[in-house]
Amino acid sequence: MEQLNELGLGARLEVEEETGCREEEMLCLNPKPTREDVVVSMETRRVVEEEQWRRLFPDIRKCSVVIVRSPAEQLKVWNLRGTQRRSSKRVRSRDLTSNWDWMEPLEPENGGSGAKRFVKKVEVKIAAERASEDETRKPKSTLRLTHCLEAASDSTHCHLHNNDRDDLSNELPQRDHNYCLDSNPPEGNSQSEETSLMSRLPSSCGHKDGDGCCLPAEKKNVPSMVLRKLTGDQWILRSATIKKEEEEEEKEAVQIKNQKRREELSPSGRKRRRQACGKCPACLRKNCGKCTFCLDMRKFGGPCRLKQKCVMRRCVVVNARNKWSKLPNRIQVGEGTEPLDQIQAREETGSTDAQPESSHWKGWRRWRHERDSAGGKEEVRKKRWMRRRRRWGQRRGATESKIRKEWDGLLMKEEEEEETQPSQFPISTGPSVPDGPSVLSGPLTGTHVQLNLTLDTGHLSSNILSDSALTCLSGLLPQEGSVLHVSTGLTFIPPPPPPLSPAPHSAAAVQPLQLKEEEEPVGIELYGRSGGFGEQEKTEQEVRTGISETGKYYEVEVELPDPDCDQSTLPTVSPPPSDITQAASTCDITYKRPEFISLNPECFSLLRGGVRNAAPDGWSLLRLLKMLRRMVLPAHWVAVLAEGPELQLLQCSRLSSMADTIIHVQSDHSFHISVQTRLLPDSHHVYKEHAHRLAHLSQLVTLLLDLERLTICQGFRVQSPACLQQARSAGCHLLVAPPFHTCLACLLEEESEEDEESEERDGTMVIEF
DNA sequence: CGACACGAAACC
DNA sequence: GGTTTCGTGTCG
Repeated sequence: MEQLNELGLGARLEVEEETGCREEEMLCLNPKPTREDVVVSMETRRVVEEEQWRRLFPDIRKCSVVIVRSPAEQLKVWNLRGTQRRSSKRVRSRDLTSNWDWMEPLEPENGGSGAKRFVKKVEVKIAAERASEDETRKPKSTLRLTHCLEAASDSTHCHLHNNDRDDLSNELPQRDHNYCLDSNPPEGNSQSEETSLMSRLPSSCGHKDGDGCCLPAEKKNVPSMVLRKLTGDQWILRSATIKKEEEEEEKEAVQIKNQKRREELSPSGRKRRRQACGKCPACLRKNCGKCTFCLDMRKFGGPCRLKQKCVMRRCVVVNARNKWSKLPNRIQVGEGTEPLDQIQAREETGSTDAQPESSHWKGWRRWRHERDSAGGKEEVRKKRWMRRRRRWGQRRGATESKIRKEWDGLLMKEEEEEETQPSQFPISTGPSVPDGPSVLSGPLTGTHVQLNLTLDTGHLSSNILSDSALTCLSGLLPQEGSVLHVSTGLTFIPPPPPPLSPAPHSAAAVQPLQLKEEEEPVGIELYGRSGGFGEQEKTEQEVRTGISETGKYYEVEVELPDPDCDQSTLPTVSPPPSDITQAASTCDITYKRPEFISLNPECFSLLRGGVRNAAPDGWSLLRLLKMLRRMVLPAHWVAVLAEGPELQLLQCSRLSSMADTIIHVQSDHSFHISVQTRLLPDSHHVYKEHAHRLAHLSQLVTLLLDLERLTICQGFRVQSPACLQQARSAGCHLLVAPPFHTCLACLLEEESEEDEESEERDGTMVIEF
C-alpha cells in the first residue's frame, strides 16, 4: 500500500496492492456518499457498475463506485450549497452533472488505520460490450488520477503517474479539486492500445492531449459551467464557453494594451518621457521658487526628494494631451477633438480656465492655495470633502440631523463600493448578452431607467431588502416634484431578449442618473416588520422558487415619465417573479401598462396561479403588498405590512406635504387615512371622493395622487395643528389645493376655529391668519 | 486619491 | 557628470 502526498493532490489517495510483486496502484474511491438517499436508490446500478469495473481491473482490491444521479433541480441546489460552502476558495465547476466531482472536505484520521480517505465522486461509464471483451483480455493498465484543469485556468496540468508521483507534491496546486480519472497503459503499450483503452473507459474528465494532460473541460461535449465571482458574495453561474470567449477577449484587450504600451515605451523599456513643448508660457516661465517642488529643489535648498518640476512651469500642451488621452469617450464628448493649437492659443492668452485638470495643475492650485491661505491643507481637505459631498449632495440635502449623519456614513460607504465595484449598479441601456454575466440592466426606453440590484439571496430576506432598498431609493433618486415616479416595488424584470440587430454602441446611451438635492428619508424599519412576518417569510419562500441559475435579481425600477403624460395612469407592472425562465424568454421590452389591476382574489389567482381562496387576511394583504411593490407608486410612497395586520402606505419623504400621512388598508381592502396618528374624520372629502373599499390598485394610486396634490406655500407642512400654529405665527398664507383643504379644515377645527378666515377661490382654498 | 519617495531618462 | 523631472510605486 502506498499513500500519496496529501498536500500535493489536495486530497489523499489510498492505493493498495493486491497481487504480484510489482506495486500497482489503484485508485480507491471512497464509498462514502454525500447524498446517501441517491446512492441507496441507485444501489443496484452501483453493484452492476462495480462488477464491470472489477472485470476491467481485477487487481483492484477496493473499489467503490458512487453513481450519482440527481434531478437537475437538486443539482442546482447542491451547486448553490457548494458555492456557499466553498465561497472562500476558488470555485471550479463544470456542468451541472459534474457537481458530484467536487471534493469533499478531508476527513480526519481514519480510525487509526493510518490511511486517510478523501471523498471523490466519479462518474463512470463503461460500455457493456467493451467490458465483456475485456474480460478475456485483461488490460495491463493501471489507473491514475489526473489533475484536470480547465484550459482557461492558469494552473498547470498535472498527472498522477506511477513513476513520477514524487514530483506531484511540488506540482499540484493544493486546492485544485478537479481531477480526471485516467488510465495509464504500461510502458511499451502501443498508442492504439491506449486509445482503445481510453475509449473503453471514458473518464469523468475527458481525454488526453498530446502531452498526456487532460483536455480542458471546454473540449468535451458536456458544456461546462463555471462559477465566477463578481463582487463580494456574488457569484454567477455561466457556461465555460462564454467564460472562454470572455477570457479570449480579455487576452486580446491585454495584448492591445501591451502593444500600445510597447509603442509608448522607449528602447530601454521604460515609458517614453513626455516632452514639454517649450513654447507655452508655462514652459517659458522660470521656477517660481515658492511651490513645493521648487522648495524641494537643491538650488532652493530643498532635500530633492520630490524631484518634480515647478508647478508654474508644467507644460500646458503636454498636460492637455495627457488629459485628453485619459478622457474616456473623448471623441463623443467632443472636447478632446479640440485642436491642440487652440488650446495653446488659449493658453497664450493666459486664460486659466483652459488649464488642464491634471495632477500638475492640481498641484498648482494647491500651491496657490497654500500661498493664498494659511490653512491650506485644511482647505484642500475641506474642498475634497465638499466635492465628494457635492456628488452625493446632489442626492442629499444639507440638514444636520442625526439621521443625516448616519445616512451620510452610509452614502460614503456606498460611494466607496460604487467606486470599487462599478458594475454593481449598472445603469445601462445596452442590450445584455443573453447568457452573459447576469448583472443585467433592462432597456432604457425614453425616460425609463432601471436600476438592477443583484443581491446575494443568502443574506437578505426580501423584507430587509425591500426596506433598505427603498430607504436608499428615497434618498438617492431624483424627485421632480410629482413628476418622478419611484417604484417602491422590488421586482424581477427578466433580461431583455437579444437584440434583433447588432445594437449600436451602448456607451453613448449610458446615462448617469442626474441626482438632485434630496430630503431626509424616513426610516421605515419599524414598519412592516412587526406585523405579518410569517407571511413575509412565506412570500420570500415563494419568490425563491423563482431563483434561476443566474441568481436572484431584485430590480428597482425608476420611471421618469413624460411630463405631459397623465400621471394617474397605472404604472408598469412587471411579470411575477416566480416564472423567471419563461418571463425571460417571452419578455417584452416595452412593458405595457395595464389599465388597472383588480384587487379581487381571482385577479391574484391569475397573477400568481396559486390557491387563493383559503388565504388568511394577512395573506391577502401580503398579496396586495407584493402587487404594490411591483408597480410604480407616486414618489416616496412606500407600502409596508404592519400589525393588525394591515397594509400601510407611508410617505417617506420628510419634505413631502404628505409626510406622516399613512393610508391604512385593511384585509377587506377598506382603508382609512391618518395624519400623525390622528385619524382623518369620516366626513373628510377624501372619503367622499374615493370608494371606501378599494377595488382596484388604480384607485389606490389615484388616492395617493390626490393626496399628493396638496401644495403649500412657505414650506409649511400642514399635518398637525402645531404646523398651523407655526405658519400662523409666521403670518403666512397657506394655499391648499383640494382635496386636502378639507383635511386641513378638520385639523383647524380641532385646533381652533376663531382665528381663521377662509374663502374658496377657483377651487383653491386660501386660509389667512 | 493625493502625497510622497525614488529610480532613471533626458537634458545641459 | 550634474541637473532636471518623468514615471511609477507605496502609503495613509
